[in-house]
Amino acid sequence: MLTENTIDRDGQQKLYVQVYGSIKDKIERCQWPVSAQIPTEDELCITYGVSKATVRIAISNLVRDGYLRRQQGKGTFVASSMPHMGMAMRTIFTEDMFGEGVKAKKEVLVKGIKEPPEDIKEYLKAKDDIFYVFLKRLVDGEPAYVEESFIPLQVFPGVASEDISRASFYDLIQEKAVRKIFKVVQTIEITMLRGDIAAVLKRPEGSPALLLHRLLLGSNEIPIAYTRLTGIGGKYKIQTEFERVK
Amino acid sequence: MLTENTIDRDGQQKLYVQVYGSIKDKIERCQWPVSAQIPTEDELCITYGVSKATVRIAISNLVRDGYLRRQQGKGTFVASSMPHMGMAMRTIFTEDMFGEGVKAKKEVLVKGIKEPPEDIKEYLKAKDDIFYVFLKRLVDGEPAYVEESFIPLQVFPGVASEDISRASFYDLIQEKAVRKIFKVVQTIEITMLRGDIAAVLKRPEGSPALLLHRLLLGSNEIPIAYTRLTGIGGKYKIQTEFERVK
DNA sequence: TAGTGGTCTAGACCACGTG
DNA sequence: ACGTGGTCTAGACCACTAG
Repeated sequence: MLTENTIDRDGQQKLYVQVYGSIKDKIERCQWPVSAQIPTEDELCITYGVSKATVRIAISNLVRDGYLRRQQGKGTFVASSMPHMGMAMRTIFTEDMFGEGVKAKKEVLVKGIKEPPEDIKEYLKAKDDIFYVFLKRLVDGEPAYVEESFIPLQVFPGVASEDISRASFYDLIQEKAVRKIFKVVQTIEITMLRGDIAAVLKRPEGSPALLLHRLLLGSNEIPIAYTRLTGIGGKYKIQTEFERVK
Repeated sequence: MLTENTIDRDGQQKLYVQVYGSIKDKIERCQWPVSAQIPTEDELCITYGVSKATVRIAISNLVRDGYLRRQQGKGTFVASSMPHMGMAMRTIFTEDMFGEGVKAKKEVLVKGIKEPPEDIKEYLKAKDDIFYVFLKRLVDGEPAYVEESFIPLQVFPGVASEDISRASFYDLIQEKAVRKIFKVVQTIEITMLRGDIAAVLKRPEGSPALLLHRLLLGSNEIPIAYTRLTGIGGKYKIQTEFERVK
């Protein structure tokens, strides 16, 4: 299909799908190079002979799929990187035990202001006080994993008076913190159990464990909080569901 | 805030945000119970005194956030389960090596029709032939992980003639298979290396490894393909990025 | 101040699911 | 045939960004 600005009105294809395809085509052929500004919405209306609402649906879908980036008052731009394995999906990351342990319980072990390790200080780019929570999660009475969270008081002044063992840290932040979460970067790897954590989990030091880092970021990539989760091998599993959103 | 159907037109709050909040409120107070049909879009227009476009933005956002479910020709319904850690985000799951190995290369070891293990047969619910691919990925010449994929010929008849080593399996399916991917369920855990895989990865049998299962589903939860990825501990990391989509 | 994307209206007609 | 959500129009005005 050639890149034409013609819209087939008698055809079966929806108008906004045709506009979507035409714009996507131009991007993929680099007719509109990366980070270039594309024509304004009003111009596109004239080009394709459709109304603004139609153009906006097409553009919204292109933004959702990672092809474009919108900036109010400035314009619409070709997004920097093509979404490789990227998908606009509703994501559910659950931390679930093997075998669906029912009597799961969180138990806070340490809580308060603490000077964090250097690497975490780096991640959080925070100069002021950082709140620290260290908790373990029990399943059927057996320790299953430990969770360490670091959150600058600046972004969540009231954190000290929250019941952390009940809600998930994510929900708590989303509901009560100053900043909202816009991005999550999560890394999973295998490590050897650190001595102090091994003791809490009642496992020999150095036995293999699942280590999950999670950095929560606000708009403009500003760090909000950091969570580190260590689960013992064999018993612990992380399940993530991605569901396409319309 | 009480559940009222009043919209503040002089206020700062956008109309569709107010409508969003009011509906969300009704759902959370179980005034509209789970799986109940909510008023039609036209009715909501009258209730709130706004236009259809405004109501549709509010409802679209509620669908995106997992509160509602739309069915053309039937109506709009309260979604069955509240999204706990669910977010409508653009998701990028990358399989990245520790240290960003540049000279990464995929190498296909086995390829063809194969009778799959019972558990995978179960997942795929497929009665006919299943295509099997077994490949290893090298980073800087060293084996880093192996990947086993199972895909029924029914959903991807042309799979045998594709260059699997180049593209990702996900992209290939999305582009050329009969069915499109609508949902991904992914599980990560620690296991001991199986003998045959240990040999390929040049590691002792039984050493700890990262095991990632990934089930790709189409619309109506129909299984499309199954991928299993085994990476060695210490060297291998899985990074996932979640970015909120507007 | 000019130009952009963002919101909103008051309609119209279409496509789909059910009786 | 009817009611539902889905698409589409041709405007208007607002909010943000930049010169």
